[in-house]
Amino acid sequence: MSIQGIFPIEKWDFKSESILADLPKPDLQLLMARRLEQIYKKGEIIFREETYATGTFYLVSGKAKKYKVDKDGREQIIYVANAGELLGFHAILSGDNYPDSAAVMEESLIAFIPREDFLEAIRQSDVLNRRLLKTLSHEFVVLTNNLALFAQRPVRERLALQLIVIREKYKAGAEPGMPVEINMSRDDLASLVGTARENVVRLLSGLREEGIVETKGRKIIVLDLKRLIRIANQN
Amino acid sequence: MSIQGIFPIEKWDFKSESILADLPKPDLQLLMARRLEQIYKKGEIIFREETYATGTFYLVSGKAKKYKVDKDGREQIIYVANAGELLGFHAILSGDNYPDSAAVMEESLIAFIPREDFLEAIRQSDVLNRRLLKTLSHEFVVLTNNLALFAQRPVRERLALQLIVIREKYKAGAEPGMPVEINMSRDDLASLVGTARENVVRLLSGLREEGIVETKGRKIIVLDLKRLIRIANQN
DNA sequence: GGAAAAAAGTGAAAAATATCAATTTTTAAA
DNA sequence: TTTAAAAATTGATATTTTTCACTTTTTTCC
Repeated sequence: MSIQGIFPIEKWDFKSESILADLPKPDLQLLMARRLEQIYKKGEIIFREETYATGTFYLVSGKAKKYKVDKDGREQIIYVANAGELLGFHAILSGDNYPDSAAVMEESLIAFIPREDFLEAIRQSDVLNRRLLKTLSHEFVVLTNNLALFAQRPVRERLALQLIVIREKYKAGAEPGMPVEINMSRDDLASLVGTARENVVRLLSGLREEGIVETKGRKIIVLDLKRLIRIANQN
Repeated sequence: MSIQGIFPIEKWDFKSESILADLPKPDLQLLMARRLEQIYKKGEIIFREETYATGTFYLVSGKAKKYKVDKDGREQIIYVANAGELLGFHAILSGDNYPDSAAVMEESLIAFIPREDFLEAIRQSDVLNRRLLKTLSHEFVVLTNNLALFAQRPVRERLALQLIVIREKYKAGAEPGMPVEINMSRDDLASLVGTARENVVRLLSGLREEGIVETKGRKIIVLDLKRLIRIANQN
């Protein structure tokens, strides 16, 4: 089941095309010359909120979450990044420290690009410049939508919406023809939706009883995307 | 009472320095050549969500709110813009339609800059380019903080925080030495905080009884900024 | 300055969400 | 495999927030 034409995914997810995809050779060369590739194990932290932004991270493969932890230790996931995405570059551009933390959700390969190389590449590359402007302005749109969502919509609606969005990210890794399995802990799902874990569990049970999703252990399979979209209030 | 050193306003408010301030003469000329200045009366709409982005709007004087209206007609204010700020340029950069609506909160003077002029100015001006990258990436930081705020913090905390932020915006227009009067309808305050109007009213009464704020009709004066900051959980 | 309209404020009740204290199931490690 | 640890689930209860119906106050505009 595809989402084309029945759900406005672009309103809710950052553009998945990488900022770096098909960058002119010399520009990419410059950017990648001194990169450092490393494997991160599930759960490992990539960078921590409030620390100095030493560089940006290119997610070659795997999945990572960007999140904030509040004073009470509650975690809020801002967004889940997939292979091909660039992490931690906002701080470099704005001159702030990292505004959020990032951690790997499954084993991932990540290339570190030093701050100076990134800044130099921007100076050199018009294409990269335009890409960044486009990416950032689109992110603004997505964040704006999410802000209104969190501020005003009930948890059930938010859960439905995030299931739709997150499912797209797990699609990438799935066998074609096989159902998409969302493999995310209830805790992560809860902090993505902005609620308590118990609440997510209960709402999922409800969706299961209605035949909208199926669960296999922690894995979630969406059986009826259209009804999920209706719950998300997106038609 | 100033906020310097006791509250991290930059985490919660878009940088107030204008994107256009001190732009090199030729760049500014290009941008402003075909501008159209108009006075908007209180409550007038500047642009509407989902419509084609014909240009960007420079707020010469006054105040405007950017907001979204959801399916149930509930309004969520994303942010309040002050004199000197540029509105509606994200859509032009991202290629989307306007992601939100904008309306004037008090009589304002606004210069309309056509889409093509804005795009041309970006092509020509490196300074404008850098400014936009910096502004957008900082906006990301602010939105991210707000997202976590809305998703996880109780209404009282959010109200305290928004009072602090919004007070800074009303400072600009206030007589030096005089207390800052926040002049915002309870409805707007509620949709800024993401709650029902009645809730705002009740919480304000509470703050009044504790001697933290004073109200004069609709106007709100902060008497004890430090305690407000403590409630906002920012120390 | 006074009447009408709009906005602000109050109280009670309903609904949504969070919290706490378990129990059961799943996963991972020896 | 077995078993210990971690994660998921459930139920009961407390807390927060919303909604509705209404009154009072403030603002607007003749």
